[in-house]
Amino acid sequence: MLEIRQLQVFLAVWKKRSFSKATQEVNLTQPTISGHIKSLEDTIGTKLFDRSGREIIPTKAGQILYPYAKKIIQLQKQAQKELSLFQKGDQGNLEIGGSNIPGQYILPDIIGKFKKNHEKIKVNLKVSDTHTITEAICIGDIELGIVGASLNYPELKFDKCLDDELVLICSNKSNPISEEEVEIEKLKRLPFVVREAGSGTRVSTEKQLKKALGFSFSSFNIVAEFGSNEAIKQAVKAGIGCAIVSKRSIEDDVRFGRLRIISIKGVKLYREFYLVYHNSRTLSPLAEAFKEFLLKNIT
Amino acid sequence: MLEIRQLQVFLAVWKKRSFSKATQEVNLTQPTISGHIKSLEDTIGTKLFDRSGREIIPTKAGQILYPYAKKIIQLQKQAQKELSLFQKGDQGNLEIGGSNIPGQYILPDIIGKFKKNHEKIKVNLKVSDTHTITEAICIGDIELGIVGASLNYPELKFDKCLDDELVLICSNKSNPISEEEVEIEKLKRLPFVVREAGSGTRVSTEKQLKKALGFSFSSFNIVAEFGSNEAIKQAVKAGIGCAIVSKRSIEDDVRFGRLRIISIKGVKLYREFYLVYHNSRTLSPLAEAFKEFLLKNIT
DNA sequence: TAAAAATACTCCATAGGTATTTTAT
DNA sequence: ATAAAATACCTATGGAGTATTTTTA
Repeated sequence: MLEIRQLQVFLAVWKKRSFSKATQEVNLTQPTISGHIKSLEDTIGTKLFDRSGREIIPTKAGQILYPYAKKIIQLQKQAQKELSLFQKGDQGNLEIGGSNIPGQYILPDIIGKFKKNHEKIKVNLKVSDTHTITEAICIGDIELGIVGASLNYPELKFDKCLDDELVLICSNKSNPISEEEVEIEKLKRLPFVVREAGSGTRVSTEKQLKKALGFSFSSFNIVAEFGSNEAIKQAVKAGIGCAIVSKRSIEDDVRFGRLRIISIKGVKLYREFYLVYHNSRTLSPLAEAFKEFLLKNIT
Repeated sequence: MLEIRQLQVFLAVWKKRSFSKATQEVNLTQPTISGHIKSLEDTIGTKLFDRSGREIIPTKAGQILYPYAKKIIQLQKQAQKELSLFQKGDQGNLEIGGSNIPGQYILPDIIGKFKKNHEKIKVNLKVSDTHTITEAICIGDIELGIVGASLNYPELKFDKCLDDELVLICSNKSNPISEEEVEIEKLKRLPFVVREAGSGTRVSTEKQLKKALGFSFSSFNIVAEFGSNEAIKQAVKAGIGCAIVSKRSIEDDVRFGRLRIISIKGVKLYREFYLVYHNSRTLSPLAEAFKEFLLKNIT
């Protein structure tokens, strides 16, 4: 077997055309150099250098070996370098995902900040529903995700990572509510735009409503069901009705006066988001770094 | 340092997705496999495989390492293979040389026979004067040579390898000699075509003549001096005169009746050829094989 | 419970060293 | 005579083994 160390010594001798000078290149003593060359020559079966006194000249066999040795050592170095960069987490691909709210309103911001400290990385953010993201982690397509529900996957870990307030919104122009605060009972009479049945957001919102109010959408006046949070926002802006949505998703719209938040008297609704990852697979250093960053910088 | 053995083990585990099955690939025991992977992981600083019970899954770091490992091992194998082929002497370049007579009339034949046993080799035959060939061996341009004189190079070895008979020739048609055999004294009166002064062949022929006859070209009737043996042959065929040349160089011409050999009464002239090579450099196995072959098959 | 990986340990080969001899200029 | 390579010999690291324990499906 041609050993890495021996090839390194071989290259050092090749470069210096001297056993004793090769010493400096590889930090070994001269007899050790002799030994390595000898054992290389033994495994190969021919002399690699002709040494008659001062003159060290590669033989034909040495000339054949040289390009291979060079390439092997170069690859070995490169592998170590790439691994160590990867290790430090400042290189590579960060493959993560988010369900709709986190994917659209939370992660983009955090990723932006994270990239300032990790300029050379490439980020791949998958945005889909909680179930799809969760599956992607199982398969190994992505390493981390933030999703809206903790599902029952034994091989995954769901860490609660932030609360999101759910708020009642209506259009700023034409809307069925004049006051800043409504009574719980009045909710039942308001026209509502909601997510489609079966969506994760719909399910968790209903759960929160039932917990906080004792009743849910089934008692509401539902005028439309839409397939995305953005669609709902557009509908509300158009005055079709009210909605209960993530506060994070309407911050800009409130600031610019396009939507209005109405308090529900005596009630605050929250929903939780979860950081998901595989519980037995090692996170790449980059993903690990992102996870730490996220937990520190999430608000 | 990434060791070759460790990379081999890494590839085996990668392929089999199992530590215990990797056993078959590399002929090591399972704990040894564990150990190698562990020490690889230690030098790199990350896990290369996630192992949770039965499932062995490469980590990101493992995926980074894989192509490098593959390439390194492949190169290492290839190097060994090429060296071993080279070693057997049935692959590679044979770089040899010959001075004019051996280069033109002796070596081509021997090379032809040698190639029958070594089909894959490439032969590079340099034909030039003795001095140039000798220099080429010193420099390392060629490994072996056959030349017409033993020069005083301390770093070279000149082994006498064959005798060549020098014969008197004349044209078969028009020629100044009618008999099959001439008296020594008659030589002085014959018209002679000779090699140019200073040529190795001229020098050694003169030496042989003086030794055998007591006199040399200076006593002859020289009608022309030509720069090559072939030119001399053409001149003789054209009836310009006689010549003394290597018997080997005119065998075909005699067989086909274009030239005639005349004996010189009571005298046989010989000249010697030498196998030259560097005395401290290792001959490539191919050159070594050729040298052996040549010494056995030369006649 | 069974199969696979990890651990503990023992042993030996060999990489590495120092001291010395040989070789060649 | 000197500088460099080879040799001899010692030490210790670590690679390879066996036996055993731990882990997980």
